[in-house]
Amino acid sequence: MTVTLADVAARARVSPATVSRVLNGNYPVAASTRERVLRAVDDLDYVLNGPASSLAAATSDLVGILVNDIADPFFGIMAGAAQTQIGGPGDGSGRAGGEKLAVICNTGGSPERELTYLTLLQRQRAAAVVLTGGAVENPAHQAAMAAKLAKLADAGTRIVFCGRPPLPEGDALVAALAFDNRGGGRRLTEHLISLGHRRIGYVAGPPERTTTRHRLEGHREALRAAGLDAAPDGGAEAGSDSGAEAGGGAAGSGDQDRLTVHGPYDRRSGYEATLELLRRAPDVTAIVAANDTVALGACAAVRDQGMRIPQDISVAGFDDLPFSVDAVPALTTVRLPLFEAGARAGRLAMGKENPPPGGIATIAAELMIRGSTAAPRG
Amino acid sequence: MTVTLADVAARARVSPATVSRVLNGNYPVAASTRERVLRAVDDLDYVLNGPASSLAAATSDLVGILVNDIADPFFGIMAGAAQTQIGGPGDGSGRAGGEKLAVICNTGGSPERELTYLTLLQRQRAAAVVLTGGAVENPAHQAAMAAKLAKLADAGTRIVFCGRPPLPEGDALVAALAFDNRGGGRRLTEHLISLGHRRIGYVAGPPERTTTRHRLEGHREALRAAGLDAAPDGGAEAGSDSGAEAGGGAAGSGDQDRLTVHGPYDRRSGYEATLELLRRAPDVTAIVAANDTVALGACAAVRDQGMRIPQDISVAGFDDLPFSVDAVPALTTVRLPLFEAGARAGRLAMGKENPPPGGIATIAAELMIRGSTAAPRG
DNA sequence: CTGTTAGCGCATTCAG
DNA sequence: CTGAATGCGCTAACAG
Repeated sequence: MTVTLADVAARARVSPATVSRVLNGNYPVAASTRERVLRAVDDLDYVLNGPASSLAAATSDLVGILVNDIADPFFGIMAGAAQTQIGGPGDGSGRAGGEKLAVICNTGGSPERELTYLTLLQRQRAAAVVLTGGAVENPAHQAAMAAKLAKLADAGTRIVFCGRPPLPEGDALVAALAFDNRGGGRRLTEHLISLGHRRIGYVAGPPERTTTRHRLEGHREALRAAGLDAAPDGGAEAGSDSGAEAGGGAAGSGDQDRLTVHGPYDRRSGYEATLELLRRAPDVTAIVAANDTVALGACAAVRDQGMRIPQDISVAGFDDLPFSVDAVPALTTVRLPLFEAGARAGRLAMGKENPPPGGIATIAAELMIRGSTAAPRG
Repeated sequence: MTVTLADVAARARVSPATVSRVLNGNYPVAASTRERVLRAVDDLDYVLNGPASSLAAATSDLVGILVNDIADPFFGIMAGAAQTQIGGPGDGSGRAGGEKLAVICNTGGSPERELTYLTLLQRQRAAAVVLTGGAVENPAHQAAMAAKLAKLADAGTRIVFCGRPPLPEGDALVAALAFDNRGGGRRLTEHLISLGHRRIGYVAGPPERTTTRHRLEGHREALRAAGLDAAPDGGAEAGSDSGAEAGGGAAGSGDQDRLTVHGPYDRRSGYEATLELLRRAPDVTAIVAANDTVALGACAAVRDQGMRIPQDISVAGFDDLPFSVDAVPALTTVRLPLFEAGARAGRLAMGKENPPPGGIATIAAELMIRGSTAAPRG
């Protein structure tokens, strides 16, 4: 019923081995023979059997791209960019040549699912795996990840991190593209301070995430450098509506804890966390959000409280997603070159580009000053 | 070096077949035996060889989800939702049980890449394929797609459409979830007309796309019903900056053509097409955009021209993406239940849900009236 | 309920 | 440059 390589061989009057050779193109074959074989392939409408091929070759043409939340353009942009480098432009025939199958796996931010997908990819003998976005900083999970990745690398799977710092015990087997979240966070807060803000609220992402921690650390570095981390009062711990907890970051003084609310990286969380923040500290003049999506929620909350942006309160985001420039007022944020980073990760996964020296490259984050931040009143 | 099923069998003192049976769980096995096997699996840290398994079983656990643009939340939400139904929640062990590998393939809206991905999926003997979003209405491509899908279905791959109408010559082999784009478009324009608008511009998506055509048809239906499709002048054909062409829709009168500008489904296109529209017809009092992303660009253009929304011009979108409610003013749009549709498509792909009667279900679109539309001045 | 036996379709040694 | 033979690791009949 289904046409096999042998059928093609018969029709082209060559051996199966020869057909295999022209299809894989990594072996000398006479031009005339190749011609004949390709014609037979088209005539018969032959499609290679991937599993059989992978079984024999002990490797597949699958490349996995893990993301935390594919509904978030932050990940969509990186994943899409990576795919452009992996899937190949196609030859316009739809016949599928040597290109790999770049597939996106949505972990939903769950450590378990992350591990499960890695196992699934290991099972498929994936050629490479790209891990995007922040990692969960849980010792048990980190150990499990390290073990799993080691096994994958061992089986010949190339490992690339994109927008994620390398594992603490990370070996040189992986290439890592890390965003300068700390530097970006610092410069953003420095900008607010230079504008004259002294009480700055922070709507952070979920705890136990590298991205969350680094951005928050940058924020606090800036505060400390400006001498704004003193604790006028001994603010008590408190949780936001979304079940988050006050930041327990290394640098947090009591007051800073009070000015920090954690929550998921989504709009709703930004909204609720901001209300909580305004309740706790009605005198904040600026709010820094974990990312642009959260910032949008923060803006809505600020407005619903009857305050104007930036006249009454400045709001800033992070990432510079496409919609951020269209917010009203346009969002001050930190631009991350998501597309470029994703594309580079894709190339690294394909072995089309050499890993950075030391295996890790830091991607610069650029401050984008726009209308949502201004000097405080008075 | 790499541990195989036979190794597990030896350690568990059973036959390879038995191990296979407990792993696949679709065959009776004594509890004690299963226990022993599972322990051996864990002890040996065994991971099934996917290709070998797929080869022997003549089917894989891969499910492909095709999207036009994964950086667009419209697709991200559907794809993510589908994956929740396919990937399985995991058993918390990261061991990967019977779950499928749901993978997202980003076609970038290119017909060639769509076909290529389908071939790649066919090569992998995918268990199912979910095609999301609008289709390209090009006869040659449609024929190629029909042929390819027929072959896939023939090989046992389940085909599901999500947010895309079934192919003209579509057989009953596929289940289709189609959005009511036409009805949504009609109600949206009816809403504007009821507000008193008479000159309504339309920033359409790319031509040759079902989604584009259906939404535009709905728009024109509403105009016609209100007697607004007359052609006061014989507007000449004209293209937008983004290389788009004036709508050649079936119902387009000369004037309507002049009030319609096509372009890609992105923010920039919305911006430029709107400028073009305002140049062509400075007297429009409302602009309907192909989707929310385009609407955001339209809003920016309107503002950059010194006009206010909705006082000077009303703007409406389509899809009701998460950010739309946060636009200022909040965007009037048509809500599509993207998550629910994606999840249902995922279930259909898994065979966990029965196909709708006739194989095709229409998903209702709900008008969301918000601040960006109001009665025209005067 | 469990073991035995055959391939699944292809990539690769080796010869020629 | 090409053909013949071998086995990748697993599942699916069959028996028992």
